[in-house]
Parts: sequence; C-alpha cells; structure tokens
Amino acid sequence: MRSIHYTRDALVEVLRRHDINPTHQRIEIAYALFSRGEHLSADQVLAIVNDRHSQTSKATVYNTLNLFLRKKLIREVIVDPSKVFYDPNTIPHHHFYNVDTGELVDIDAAEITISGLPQLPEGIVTEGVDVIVRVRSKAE
Amino acid sequence: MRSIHYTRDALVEVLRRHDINPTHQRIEIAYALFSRGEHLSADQVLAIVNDRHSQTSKATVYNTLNLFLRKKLIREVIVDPSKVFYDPNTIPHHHFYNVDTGELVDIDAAEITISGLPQLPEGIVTEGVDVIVRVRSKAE
DNA sequence: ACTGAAATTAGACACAGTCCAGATTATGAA
DNA sequence: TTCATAATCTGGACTGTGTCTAATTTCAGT
Ligand SMILES: [Mn+2]
Ligand SMILES: [Mn+2]
Ligand SMILES: [Zn+2]
Ligand SMILES: [Zn+2]
Repeated sequence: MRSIHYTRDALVEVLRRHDINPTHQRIEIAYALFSRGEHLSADQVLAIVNDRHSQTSKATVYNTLNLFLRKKLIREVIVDPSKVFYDPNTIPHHHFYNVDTGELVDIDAAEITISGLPQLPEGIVTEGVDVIVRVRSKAE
Repeated sequence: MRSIHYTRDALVEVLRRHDINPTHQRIEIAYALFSRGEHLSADQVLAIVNDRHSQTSKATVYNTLNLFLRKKLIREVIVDPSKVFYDPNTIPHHHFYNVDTGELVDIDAAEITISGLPQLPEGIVTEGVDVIVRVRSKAE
C-alpha cells in the first residue's frame, strides 16, 4: 500500500470498482488519501484538496468521505475524542496512537494474535476488532 | 464493581482517597457513575444528576469528569465519533461495542491475551491497550 | 442543444465540549 | 460569630466537528 504510486487515472479505476462515480472532487479526495497513505482528518483532507487553487466545499469533503466509507474504499479510526481519522488502508490492521503527538501508526493484524475473547451472545455478529495501543513520548 | 452498593458516604471516602475535595456536585456525579456501574456520556451524567431537582451546570459536569479522569478515578472510552463515554471501572478491561444500539459491555482484560505486538521505538512508552470488538445485531 | 438525475455548494444549523468573568460556597483565623 | 480568602460553581458566550438544506452546477443520455 505504502509503495504503490497512485496516479489519478489509477484511482478512477479504483473508484469505479467500488461503484463510485469518479467526479473531479472525488478523485482529488481519493488522491489526497491514497497518494500519501496517511491517516487524515476531514479537516486535513479539505486543506490538502484546496491547497493549490481548486475548490472543493466542506460539505463535499464530508459527503465523499462518508461515501467512501459506505463503499468500503476507506475505513475510519476512532481514537481521538475530537475528530475522526480516515484510513486508506482497508487491510485488517491495528494502531499505535501517540497521545502526545497525535501520530497514528499501523500495526499489521497478521503480526498479532488475540485469544480468549468471550463468546458472542446469540444474534450478535462481529463487525471488526480494533486494537489501539496508546503510547506517549517518554518522560512524564 | 458491579455488586458494590455505593453510598454517598462511601463515595466521599473514595473521592478523598483520590485527592478530590468532595463537594455536593462531585458526590452526585460520582454517585451517578458508580451506583450504576455503567458507561455514561457527559450528557447522560448531566441528565441523571439533574433528574429530580438539584442544579448542576454543564460546565461543572465537564470540569468534574475531567478532574475524575486526571485523578484516575474513572477512565474514558472512545468508540463513538460523536461523544466520549466515561467508565467507572478502572480495572484494565476491554469492550464490546454494539454499533447498532450503542451498547457498551466490558470484557475482563484477564480473560484475553494479545501477543505479537511490535516493539516500541526508543523513547516511547505504552500508556494502555484498548481492544474494541465492534458488533452488530445480526441481520444486515 | 435539451432534459432529468446526480453531484456540488454556501451557509445555516446541531451539538459536544471549552472558556470566562462574576456569583456562591467553604475554610479557618481572629 | 465575623471577616477574608481560596476553591468551586455558574450562565452563557464561544469553538470546532460534522450535518442538513435549498439552490446551483455538472453530467449522461437523447
Ligand atoms: Mn475495498
Ligand atoms: Mn483509582
Ligand atoms: Zn491505519
Ligand atoms: Zn468499561
């Protein structure tokens, strides 16, 4: 994921494969996320996309991020009480979260094993398991 | 935790042991959390505390919850992008989170084992590990 | 071109949470 | 008691994220 060089043309195909009509704004938003491969807040996406000159509204950024989520093109990471992070990496993985710096780093799910999870009650089904390792820069 | 019958007098002692001056409002807020042993949002705490007649302001509820957090009398659970939940259970544990109902259920940390977590970089120290099992009521 | 559907937009709005300056309450010395 | 002082609480303004809406723009198909 980190190594792929996403072109806008390649992203148009990715969007199509996820049943998303590839408009200008959607391509730019996808490009912001996938070309960097970073966890970004909606605010950051808005800033990146409007950095040069273009013109994408806040409403469209939110609409598009929620559309991408619904279509499972990206996932959300909930670690900060004040904002959601959007993650272009949809391969199952977990996170280090540095509560001092706000830095968010992936942990491959294949590396770790979780055992002993209690049985789910009848009629309940697992959606996913999130492991968040909260870390601090040493020195309290 | 679930079985203890907290009286307000007992809570005064708990507050004192955590270096918290036990005021009326703080006792009521602690009572809301500990007598129920449930995960509550600030909004829910405000509603409970003001249910009968008393008068505790929103500012005080937030100030007090943050004070309780700082003194490690309670912990916060971040699973919902729109609000924080406050948890009177400070024994290490994890959570089931029903994304349909919003229900939050504890999982004893002693029951589960997580292995294979990568080494932390130099100068970084773990603050805690949160496991969130997101579940849905069956039928999509 | 013309038309309807899809997408985008500005700005109003909702709501969690913070901040502040003034009022209230607790503490405790005189 | 009385008074001074510090601690706490309060209403209400404010901030930041995220949603909603009605009007406009863009797009696809004819
Ligand atoms: Mn996908
Ligand atoms: Mn404690
Ligand atoms: Zn990630
Ligand atoms: Zn809990």
